[in-house]
Amino acid sequence: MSVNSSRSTGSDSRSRKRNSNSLSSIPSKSKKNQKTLGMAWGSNSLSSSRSSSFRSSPFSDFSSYMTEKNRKLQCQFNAEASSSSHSEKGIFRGVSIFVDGFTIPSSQELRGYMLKHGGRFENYFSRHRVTHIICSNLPDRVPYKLDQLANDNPNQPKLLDFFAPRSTRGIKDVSAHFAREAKIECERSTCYDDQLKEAWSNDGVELIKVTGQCAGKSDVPVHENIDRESNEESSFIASELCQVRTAKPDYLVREESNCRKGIQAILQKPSTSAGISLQTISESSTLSSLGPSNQQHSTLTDPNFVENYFKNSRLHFIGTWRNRYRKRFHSCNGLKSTSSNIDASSGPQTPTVIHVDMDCFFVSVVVRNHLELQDKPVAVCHSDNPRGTAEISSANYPARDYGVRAGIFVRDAKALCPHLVIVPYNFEAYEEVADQFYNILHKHCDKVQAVSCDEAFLDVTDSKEKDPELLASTIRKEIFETTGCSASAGISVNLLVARLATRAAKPDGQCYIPVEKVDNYLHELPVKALPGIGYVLEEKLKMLQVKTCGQLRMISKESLQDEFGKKTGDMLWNFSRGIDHRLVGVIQESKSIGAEVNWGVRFNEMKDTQCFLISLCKEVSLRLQGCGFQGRTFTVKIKKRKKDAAEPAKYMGCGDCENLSHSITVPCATDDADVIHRITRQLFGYFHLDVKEIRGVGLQVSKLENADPCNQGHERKLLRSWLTSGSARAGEKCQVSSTEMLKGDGDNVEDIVIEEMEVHLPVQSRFPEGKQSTEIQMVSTSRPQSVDLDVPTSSHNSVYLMPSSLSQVDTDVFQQLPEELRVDILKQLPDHRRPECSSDAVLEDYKAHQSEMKFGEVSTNSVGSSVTNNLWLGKTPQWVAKFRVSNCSILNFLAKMYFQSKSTGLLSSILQSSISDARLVLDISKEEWDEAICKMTELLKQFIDLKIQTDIEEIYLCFRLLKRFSLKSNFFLQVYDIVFPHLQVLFGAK
DNA sequence: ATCCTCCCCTAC
DNA sequence: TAAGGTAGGGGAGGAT
Ligand SMILES: Nc1ccn([C@H]2C[C@H](O)[C@@H](COP(=O)(O)OP(=O)(O)OP(=O)(O)O)O2)c(=O)n1
Ligand SMILES: [Mg+2]
Ligand SMILES: [Mg+2]
Repeated sequence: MSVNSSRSTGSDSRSRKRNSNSLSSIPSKSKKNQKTLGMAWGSNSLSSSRSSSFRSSPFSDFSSYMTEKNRKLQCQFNAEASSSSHSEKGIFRGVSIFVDGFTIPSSQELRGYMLKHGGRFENYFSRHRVTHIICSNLPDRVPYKLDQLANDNPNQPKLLDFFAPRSTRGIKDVSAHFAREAKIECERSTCYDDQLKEAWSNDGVELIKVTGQCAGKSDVPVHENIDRESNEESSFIASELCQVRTAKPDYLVREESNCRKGIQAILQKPSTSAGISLQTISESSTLSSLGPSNQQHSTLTDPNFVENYFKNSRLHFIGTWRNRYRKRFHSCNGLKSTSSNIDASSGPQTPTVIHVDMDCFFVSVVVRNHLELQDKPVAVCHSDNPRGTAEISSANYPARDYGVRAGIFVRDAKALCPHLVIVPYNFEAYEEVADQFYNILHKHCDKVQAVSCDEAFLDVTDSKEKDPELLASTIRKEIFETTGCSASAGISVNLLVARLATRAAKPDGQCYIPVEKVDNYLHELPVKALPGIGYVLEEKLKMLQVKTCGQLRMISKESLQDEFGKKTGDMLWNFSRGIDHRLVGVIQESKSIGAEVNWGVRFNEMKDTQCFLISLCKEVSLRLQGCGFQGRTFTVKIKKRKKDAAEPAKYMGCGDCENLSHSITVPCATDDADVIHRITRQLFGYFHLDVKEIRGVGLQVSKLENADPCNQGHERKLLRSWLTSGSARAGEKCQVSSTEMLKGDGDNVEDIVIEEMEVHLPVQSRFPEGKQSTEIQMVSTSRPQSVDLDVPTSSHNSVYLMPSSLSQVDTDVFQQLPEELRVDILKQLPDHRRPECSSDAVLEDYKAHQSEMKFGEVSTNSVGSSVTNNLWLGKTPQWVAKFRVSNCSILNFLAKMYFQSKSTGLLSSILQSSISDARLVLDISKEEWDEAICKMTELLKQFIDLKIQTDIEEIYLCFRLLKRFSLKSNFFLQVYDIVFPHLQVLFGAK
């Protein structure tokens, strides 16, 4: 292949600026073989100017390197320890800890404690130096069993033996274990919660609860021996507590003081009698009051589900990383973007882009402290259950040789590779490495485009360093030295090819694809390898007999655009040729902020959803506030179990779902959790779902505005200016389509025409329970061809157009009847029952036909109320359009009637006489005018008060109405000033 | 043409 | 047991 791909950072043959070390160059290794540590070090030391103490002599083998490294780390530790004040007693004197894997507090914090209180901290395990191992999980297949549990297998050495002098150990060749850094014999894997359980329930081991109360609660931890009687349950509780204790994910709180919540088990070497304070976790302690709960992971059982879930979600971690980066590297990026590289100053320079990506990021970060795992297949996962459905987050390259990939179930991974070692997540460490990674990138380049926590583009077109390959290897070396994790780099003329080059370079390599080789490189490349082509596009292309980029090039741009749409077609055409016009640039402002949960979501009743929705709204509100944004458009997304979907394959997963969404746009941006909750509740109602079917819920906010404090006063102005602005868009107008059900000339009962109009969704879904609506009859003296409703489709149900003689039919009942039955009913009704008939007469007539109509009983109240409360607008109408409309929309409706001068109803007469134009026209008195204003204001207040409880959208409609009126008069501006306090409550405006 | 809503797709 | 999120791009179809 014509691609220049150099696998080792040191193998670059170009002259080196910084260091012409005398070391012989390291031979490149084949992609399949993992580099050895010695080699990694050797290539590292090549150009390192910092690690001067080691530069002179590369280490012949791993152990001498480790010895030296440990010595150096200890020197650093001692230096720090002696420089830090010793005002505190050395309570950790004699204690030397090794932190294994993810812990709370983090290993760095524990290091701090040790430093401060006279203890020692070991970066690498040594049974000679380490007195305490601190870990969340005991490794699986530790070749030692705890004393009390050893009965079942007398041949297995006891855990105590692990620390005991070699002579007392009842196992041969134990030294082999320690030769491998005393790491676990990894026959299977290293992450077993139940092993931890066993360990904790055992009294040969002491547990330390690092309570770390913040400032307030004092108690110095108490030391006891663990209760011999303590059973598995209590230790299990402890383990649960460990999980739920911290409020935020630790990668979010690492900057907070070192007083922190969270407990941690410390596995103590029993022979050591350190002056260390321990607290027993026993049944008698408060912990047991929690009781054993075996279902901490569904929305039904855990009131803190959202919080706990996000704390443990890897996808949440990588999904939210971008916003944390925005904050941390706020000012680190140079000026805007890169259009500068096409300006005249530097001439028509070919752009150069470097793409850097950490190798198997999550695995590398955990494995760097377990070097003996380096060449073993390792994956990061929550669970090691060989039948489990936990997902693999990242797999190292040896594991990938077995087919283990990110995203597959752990059971499949174990089937592919039974020896796969599973290591737990360490989000804090990922965060830290990502920071170091970006610090290095920003140091070497001022045009950095962050892609993710382990990946970025650099525009090095104008870089001082003229050799991009050398720059890339310098950066990679520095990344490895700083983080202990390797990165790969791709170098080419644009983002697309640079990214492809990185893939070719992995692992731990770099690859330059010069512009003239792009064509050739892409020709055989499968289309799926192009970023932007995923599963669906790949399948669609497969149908067109396209598998490689070369084949994709055979299709004309026009055909691609026809098939996939304009932009997607362009993308396919360009990418298959290695063309990419995107520029390296800083991340733009966010356009939306949201949170969703599609795992463990189970509800039985409506009330089960309340707490969950509130948590979600709070979460979103906090994120908005955290970014300094407020939003106007709110979208609720629901995953609803598909009709015949089987149980999800994944434990607590969402399975096969329909995705539904609804949105509302409000006039005033908000970040207030309460307001968002009201909006969300309303949106939630739109779906009108059986909550048992819900498998996922999300809330997204868009139309973001800056939440500057100075905007608060502005808000009112905005609203007011919105109200007064002349460029009003008409309110949501609903063109009504009609479906003829019966034909006729309108005079004969036999020929009655009933038209069902505008039915996009079943009525049920339009009117979720509790939504306030009123039946409306819109009357006219001639038969309308269509009815315009100034009401959004979500605020009214089907419209029935009928002769006024039928106007008493209860539409809600009516529309549930089968069509033939409706026809029958209508045929049997007397014709032309005039609305000017008394309600009694109407009722009588109605009752007379009731049995034939086969309706349920209709009470006097029902019919009476229908006459008196509904807006009975016509005098002698012949045609009635009937439908239900949510209350506030009635105002809107009336407005229309008013402007069309078709209404003589009571409310509209108030409106009429209330409008100043009208006052002039009607020449009403000042008193009448004031009274009308009062009435109108009352009315609006009522609506608004009502809606504050339930219906945000309706308020918005009020505003649209107001706005439209305000075009005609200033009356509603006055009203606006009066009702503004209500709006403050509603929209959280200041 | 340009916007909006309700989706789907993609990447990490 | 297990933690299937997040945000941007874009298309279809309808309203303006
Ligand atoms: N489906 C996925 C994809 C990624 N990640 C996480 C774990 C990865 O370590 C990290 C970075 O993603 P990459 O695509 O860069 O994958 P790796 O860094 O693991 O491997 P590679 O060497 O291919 O970059 O994001 C994840 O949890 N789930
Ligand atoms: Mg990576
Ligand atoms: Mg990556």
